[in-house]
Amino acid sequence: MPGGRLDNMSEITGGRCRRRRSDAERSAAAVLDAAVQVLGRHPDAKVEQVAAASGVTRQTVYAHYPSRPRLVAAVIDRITAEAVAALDAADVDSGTVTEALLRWLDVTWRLFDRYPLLRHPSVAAIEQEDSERQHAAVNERLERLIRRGQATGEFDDTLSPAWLISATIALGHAAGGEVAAGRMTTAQTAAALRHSILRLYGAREP
Amino acid sequence: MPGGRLDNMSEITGGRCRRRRSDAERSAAAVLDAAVQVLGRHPDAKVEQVAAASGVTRQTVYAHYPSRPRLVAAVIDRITAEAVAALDAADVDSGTVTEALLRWLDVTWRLFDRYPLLRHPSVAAIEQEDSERQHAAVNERLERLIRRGQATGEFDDTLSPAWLISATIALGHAAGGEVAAGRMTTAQTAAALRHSILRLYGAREP
DNA sequence: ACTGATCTTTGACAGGGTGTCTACGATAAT
DNA sequence: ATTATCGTAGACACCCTGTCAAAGATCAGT
Repeated sequence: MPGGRLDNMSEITGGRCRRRRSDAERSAAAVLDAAVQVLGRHPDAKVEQVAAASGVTRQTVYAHYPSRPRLVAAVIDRITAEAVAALDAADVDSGTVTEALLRWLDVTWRLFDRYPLLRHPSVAAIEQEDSERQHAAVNERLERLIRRGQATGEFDDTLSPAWLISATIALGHAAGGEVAAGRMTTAQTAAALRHSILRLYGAREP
Repeated sequence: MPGGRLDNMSEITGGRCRRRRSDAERSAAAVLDAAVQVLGRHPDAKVEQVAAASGVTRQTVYAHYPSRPRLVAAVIDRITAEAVAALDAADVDSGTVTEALLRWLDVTWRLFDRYPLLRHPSVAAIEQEDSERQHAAVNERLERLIRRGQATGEFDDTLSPAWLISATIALGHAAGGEVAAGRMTTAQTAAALRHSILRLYGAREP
C-alpha cells in the first residue's frame, strides 16, 4: 500500500516497526536519480516519463513522492546539494572578495547551464518565495561574501545584501534566457553577467 | 458557428462575405476587457472565470480567442499599448537621459504593480523568447534611451543595450518578487531598483 | 526455510481544465 | 423578410494529476 511508508519515517525508526525494505530505498533513489536527469533537463516532463526513465510505474513514483511539486522539490534539493559541494570545493570563503564572487558565479552559472529546470518559471517562482529552504545554503554563501565585501569596503554597502542576492539571481536568469534564446553566446553572456554584477555590487575596480 | 469567424478575416474582407456583425465585435471586446481585469490580476484564472466576468459562455471566448495562451497574448498586447501610451505621456525621449530613465522605470513599475500577470512565470517566459512582438515597443523606447545615454557618455557603453534591457526587466521582476513576498516595502524596492539600474548602466553620479 | 509484512504492479477511476463539435434559438445585415 | 452570422447549451474526447483496491512479487525477521 503505497503512501503509508512515510508515516513510519516520522517514527523514531525504532519500536515495533520493521525497518524499511531495501528495494523501497532502491526504488526511491532510482526515481530521484531519473527525476534529476529528466526533470532537470526537461522541466515540463510528465510524471509518467520520470517513471519510465526510472524503470518503475507511475504509481510507484507517487508512493515515494506524494505529488509532482514535491518531487520537483526533491530534485531541487539534490541539485542544491551538488551546488553546495561544488561551492565548497571552489573555496568561496577565502581570497579576495571579488575573486571569490567570480568563483561563486562560475559555479552557479555552470549549474544553470546543466539544469534548465533552474531557469524554469515554476521553479523560479518557488525559489523566490520559499527561500527558507535548504536551497538557502547556496545563497547563504553569497550573503557571507557580500557582507564580507561590504565590511571590507570592497563593495559598496548602500544596497542591502538581501536585495543584492535577489538581483544576482534575477540577472542569472536573464543571462540564461539570452543564451537559451540564442541572442548571445555563452561566453559573451558570462562576461556580461560578471561585469554587471560587479557594477551592481559597487566593486572598486573597472 | 463559432470559430469560423477568423477564416473570413484572412480574406480580403471583400467579395461576397457579409461584414462582421456588431455583437460579435462587442463580445470580443467585452471578453478582452474582462480578461485584462481577471487575468491581469489573477494570472492563474481559468477560461471559465474570464467568460463569467465578461457575461459570456466559455465557448464564446474560444470563438474569439482560439486558445488560452492566445487570449493571454491578447491581454499582454493591450497592456503593452497602455504602457506605450503612458510612456509617451511621460515624454521619455526628452530631458536628461538619467531623468528619462527614471521616468521609464516609474511608468513600467506602476504597470508591474497593477498587473501581476506581468510578473507571472508563464508570461515572463514568453516575454524573453517572443520579444519580436508588439511588446517590443516598450523595450524600443528603453533602447533608444540607452543608446542616447551611451552616445552622450552619460552611460557606460561597455555592456550592450540588448543585454541591459534584459537585465533591466530581470531586475524589475526581482523587485516585484520582493514586494510580493513581503520582504521589502514598495518604496524600499523602488529605490533599490532605481539605484541598481543606474549602477548597472554605469551612470555618472552617485 | 517459513511466515508475514512490505513493496510493486496492474487496472480502474474521479477530478479538473482545455479544446471541439453539434443542434438550436437569437440577432443583426442586406 | 430573408439569410447568414452569432451566442447558448449540452455533450464529448483528451491529457495530466492523484487515488484506490486487488493481486502478485519481494524482502525482513524468527
